[in-house]
Amino acid sequence: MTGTPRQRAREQTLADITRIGRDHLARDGAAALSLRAVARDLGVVSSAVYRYVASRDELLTLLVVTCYTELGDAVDAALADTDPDDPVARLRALGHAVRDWALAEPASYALLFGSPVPGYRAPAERTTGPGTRVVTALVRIIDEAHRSGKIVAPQQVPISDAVRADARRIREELDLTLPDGVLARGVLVWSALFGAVGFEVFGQYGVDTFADPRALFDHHLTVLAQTVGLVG
Amino acid sequence: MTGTPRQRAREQTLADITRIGRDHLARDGAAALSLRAVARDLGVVSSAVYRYVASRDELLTLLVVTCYTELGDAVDAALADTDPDDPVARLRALGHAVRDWALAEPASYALLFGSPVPGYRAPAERTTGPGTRVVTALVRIIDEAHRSGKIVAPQQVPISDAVRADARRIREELDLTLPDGVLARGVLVWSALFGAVGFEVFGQYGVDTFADPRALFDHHLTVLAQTVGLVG
DNA sequence: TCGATGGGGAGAGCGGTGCTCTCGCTTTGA
DNA sequence: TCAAAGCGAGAGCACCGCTCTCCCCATCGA
Repeated sequence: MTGTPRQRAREQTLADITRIGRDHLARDGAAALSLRAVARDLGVVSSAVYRYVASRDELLTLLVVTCYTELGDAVDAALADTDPDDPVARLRALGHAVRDWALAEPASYALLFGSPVPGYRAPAERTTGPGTRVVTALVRIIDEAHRSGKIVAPQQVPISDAVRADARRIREELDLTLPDGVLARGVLVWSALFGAVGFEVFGQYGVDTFADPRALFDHHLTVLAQTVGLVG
Repeated sequence: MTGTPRQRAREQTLADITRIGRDHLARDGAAALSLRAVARDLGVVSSAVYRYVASRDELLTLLVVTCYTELGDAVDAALADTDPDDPVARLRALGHAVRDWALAEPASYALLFGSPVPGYRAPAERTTGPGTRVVTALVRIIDEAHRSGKIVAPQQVPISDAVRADARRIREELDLTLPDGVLARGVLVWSALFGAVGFEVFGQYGVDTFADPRALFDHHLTVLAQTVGLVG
């Protein structure tokens, strides 16, 4: 209850627009998101919406931030329920949280991790923060496991100087202890995780190829934990 | 030079429409593909295009088939240049072929492996054939390696009965020799491969995170080859 | 208390979209 | 030769993003 009545009304309307946009996103997908349809549901003429949102792209940005935040919250909540000293369990919880959210909100997942919406470029200054929560959580799980000796050095593979330099920078920026090889494998685990989720959400497996996709994904998580050298 | 002049003209026009559609796809993305814009480039009024293509969705399907075929051809060409007895080299060639094609044709990659276009569902009877060429090639590489003893049994992880049943069916359908565990890991390698490519194409890594993405991808391929138990 | 300011909704309008329909012209094939 | 079929043009419908003007009225300073 802060600000003038007019300010509060404005915030309320903006929240309504975001909520209705979220509904339309879930129903029709990001590329079909229509400011005019949002205005109709809001009970207002289309030009009125432009008092609150500069353009369709800005509404998309609002939704991107909302979705990243929701996914990040879902992952954090899942991790809060796990044993802090069991990195494998935490990795599994993170993976299933991402998958569960993606299957519950496929259009939102598509907005964040699918094809870019034509003509729309998410502004980095507003989306990188909430957009990096999952990968940050993932890398922290691996790093904490490494600090407490729960990572066995994986089989050595050649790593180029460029990748080593990137790894060094990432290690410093995020204050990590992971050696280059584990960090590089962590990036693989990250993209593999979203690759598996994306295949399922986007229907790449086909309709009846796997009877229990969750079990398949769970298997993948086990293998990915091995890949990065995690032990119970 | 078969058929009546009218038939040949029709085929030519249809080919022109597909070509122009492909250009627009590369420039603006699938969701922005416009039949009217294609008609303009074709030098014809929009309704005339409907003599050749029933709807925008059918044009999308034409493009999906074209793109799958192109990707499949690219993979086949890359594999033709490798030693048939070196499964690791073949896996790497397949991976780089997919990545190279995806980076060269990001919008086409997005059409095939990104978010579904709103309101559009690819008809399975026309797209599953060309759409399964890559995964078929991948699984054949692994199976041939297994037949010639170039796969070491990976560390055992629990596999659910449902996944084992699916593995058995896939093994029979594709006439494979792979045990359940290797087949399941092959599926992981498949989705991980496209996950890594998708992250790069869709900009999930951020702009300056990795100076040499190809080197990172190459590292991933090495690890993925290990994951499935491939040895030199 | 009065009046200027400015927020905000309504409406018209522009150029774009997918798609349908009708109207003619032309090619085809019996 | 002549009906049938193919095909392009054009008008039209309902939708889209976005801009502009008009006008009401809540807000705020004098």
